[in-house]
Amino acid sequence: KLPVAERRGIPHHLMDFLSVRDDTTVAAFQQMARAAIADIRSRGKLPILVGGSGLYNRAAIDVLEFPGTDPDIRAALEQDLERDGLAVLLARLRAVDPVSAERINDGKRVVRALEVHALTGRPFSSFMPDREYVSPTVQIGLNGDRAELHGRLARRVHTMVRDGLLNEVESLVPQGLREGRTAHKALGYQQFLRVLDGESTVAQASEETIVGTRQFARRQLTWFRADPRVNWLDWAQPDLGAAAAALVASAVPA
RNA sequence: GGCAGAUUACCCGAGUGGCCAAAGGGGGCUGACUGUAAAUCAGCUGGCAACGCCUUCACUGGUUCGAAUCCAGUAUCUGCCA
Repeated sequence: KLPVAERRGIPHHLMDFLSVRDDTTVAAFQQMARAAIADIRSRGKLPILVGGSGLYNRAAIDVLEFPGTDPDIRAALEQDLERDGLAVLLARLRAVDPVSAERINDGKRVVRALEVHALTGRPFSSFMPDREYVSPTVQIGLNGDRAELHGRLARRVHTMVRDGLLNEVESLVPQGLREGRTAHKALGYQQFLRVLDGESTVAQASEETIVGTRQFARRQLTWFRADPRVNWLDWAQPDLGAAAAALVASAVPA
């Protein structure tokens, strides 16, 4: 997170409004993000989304409809998965939704697809619309030399550790960090929680966080590279700010 | 100085005569992704003009139809004795 002091008075939305105990879902984020965007627009301002979560990003700006969820159905399916294995669940899915069964090879996704079918009576695949903007959006992706990226990520983690990541994690435990379903799996939290448990060391957790961050960065690249709407800029180019501003200006009516 | 052991692909680590370009893991690369997404999952990973060919298992030489695997010497590392 950008420190408040460096935000130059620009309001940042949807930050520091959840506790580590709370779970988040894309569907909830979608509502909150769109509400924030509408609010900013209503004041005649330009909303800027910053972040690297592909699905969350699309949920905010694309036509994405999330069929509901049911904790009981899901819990039952998760039990089935554990007991019967992926192949059996995939076979069950194939019977009701061959399209999804063909695409999915992942335990969590079969569970979700079966859940949606049980809940709505419709195949999960029928909820997949074409990609479409909710409103005109300029997407800008930053990329650069891979070796330098790796160096930067390592330095970033070392800085976080130096600035007290372990203490932060420790202070969040009493606030329910271990109870939530989402926050405790975040990069850094996940690894440093194990230090508190005596199962890891600061050095080891740092290294694992660096590796995890590197792998995450690669997945971000994979996600956004698949979206032809993304305009890629090299972070090293000298006129970076101007180039980004030009992209925005070309799409925003004067 | 003496004795014992180790040396495998980017890293760790199996493999002790043919089924070995060499298990497995890590890392890396590529991809997937619609209510856990900083999550979850899949494929590839010696080289190449690639259903085959070439170069690898510290180095040199030897045994054998055939060696990462056996023998000898050399180098480096480790343990015990001094």
